[in-house]
Amino acid sequence: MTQASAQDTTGRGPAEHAVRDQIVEAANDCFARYGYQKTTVADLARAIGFSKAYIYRFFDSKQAIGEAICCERLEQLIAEARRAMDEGGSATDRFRRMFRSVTALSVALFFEDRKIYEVAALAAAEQWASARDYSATLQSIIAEIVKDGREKGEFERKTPLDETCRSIFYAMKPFIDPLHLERNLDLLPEAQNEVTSLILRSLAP
Amino acid sequence: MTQASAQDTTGRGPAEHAVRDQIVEAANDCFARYGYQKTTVADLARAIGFSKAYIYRFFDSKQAIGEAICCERLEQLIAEARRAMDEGGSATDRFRRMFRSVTALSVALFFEDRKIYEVAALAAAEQWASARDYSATLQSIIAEIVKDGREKGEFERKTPLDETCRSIFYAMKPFIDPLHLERNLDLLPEAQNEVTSLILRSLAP
DNA sequence: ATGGTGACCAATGTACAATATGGTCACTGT
DNA sequence: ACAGTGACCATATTGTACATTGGTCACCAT
Repeated sequence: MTQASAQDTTGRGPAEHAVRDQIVEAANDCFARYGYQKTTVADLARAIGFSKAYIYRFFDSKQAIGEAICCERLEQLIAEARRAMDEGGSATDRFRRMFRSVTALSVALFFEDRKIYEVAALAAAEQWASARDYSATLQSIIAEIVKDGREKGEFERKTPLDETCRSIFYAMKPFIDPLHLERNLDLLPEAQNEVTSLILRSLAP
Repeated sequence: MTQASAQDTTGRGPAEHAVRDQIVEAANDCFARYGYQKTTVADLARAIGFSKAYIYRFFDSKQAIGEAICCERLEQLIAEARRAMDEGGSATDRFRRMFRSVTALSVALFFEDRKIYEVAALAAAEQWASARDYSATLQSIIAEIVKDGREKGEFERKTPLDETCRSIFYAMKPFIDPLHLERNLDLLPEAQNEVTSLILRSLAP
């Protein structure tokens, strides 16, 4: 009975394996330095001292490797956002913190690790699984906050929960989707604050 | 005393001139058939039977011609949206109609005249004057509706008018900005309706 | 089974010369 | 002053021969 997690998108072969980690590490380095397009699978192979073919024992494709490092970063980002959010008291406050930190962290990635940001943008543009997961996670975080706010009586309760969450997500999109965000950098931070307020007004009981 | 309209972005030379119109007409044809990039200024010249140099008596650049035809379409689109909107009664209704028709017309352009849509997308991506005008006009339409709704007591009056309008505009962006819209086609029409409702909830008194 | 590879293929990308394109200007005719 | 143009230039853009790249497979070693 092999334990195969459902929809193991990042590759084949054993999920826990030293070489797998080496590949991811090398990919992090190379992608950050030369960009996703310009690093070849052969580069990664050379970096870890194995043959190119061996890499394909662990990953389905180069994109799968991209997904892996993309996932990693996005999960980090979400973890940090969660931390920021958990310092808030009211649901309103938690929403503000969550939204602000997600964009702030994305912008930071954009300026400090642009090559990696580009991988995320690519993932968003081509709808990689990592990007969909990211969206899904964000939506579930929104759901958490909205539920919390509703229970506390801070937010209205008439609109169906899932509709509320989806529409909030869409309204946030210009500031959380990498593709859109990089076109809206000049609007920050005012525009984001204003949209935040709009969303919160829409949640008022 | 020559009457020079402030910031005549579409070109030099006389604004009213038969040849100017011919150029625009030819550009409409060629851009729609072959696309903006693939039609050359020489093509346009040939189409109207004049030399290439003469075209530059009327337009500053090829882009200026693109702007002209882009403006034309966007103005048509706005005119139609206004018509749809004016069939509405309440401010809420007017907003709904306005928003829905703007995206519907944009989507129609996308499917029926894709090459022209691409010009609009290019204008948006490169922030041409025509794109900025379009945004500005939309925002002023939003302002009209919000003012109307406030006077009628349909909408809240606490939030500063310009902030309200800007934030509504940002929330609408995924469905009105050509660049974003074409990535969100699969979400229509539900997502748009949900965002519409969110915006209207945010406007509730 | 697990660990590992070189040789191979179709497709994509690169380098660079040849060509086409956006844009200007001095010029002619009225 | 208005109507119109051919010749010209610097910068794209294209065509194309060539090299890389993503990905597979049969195969060897343990």
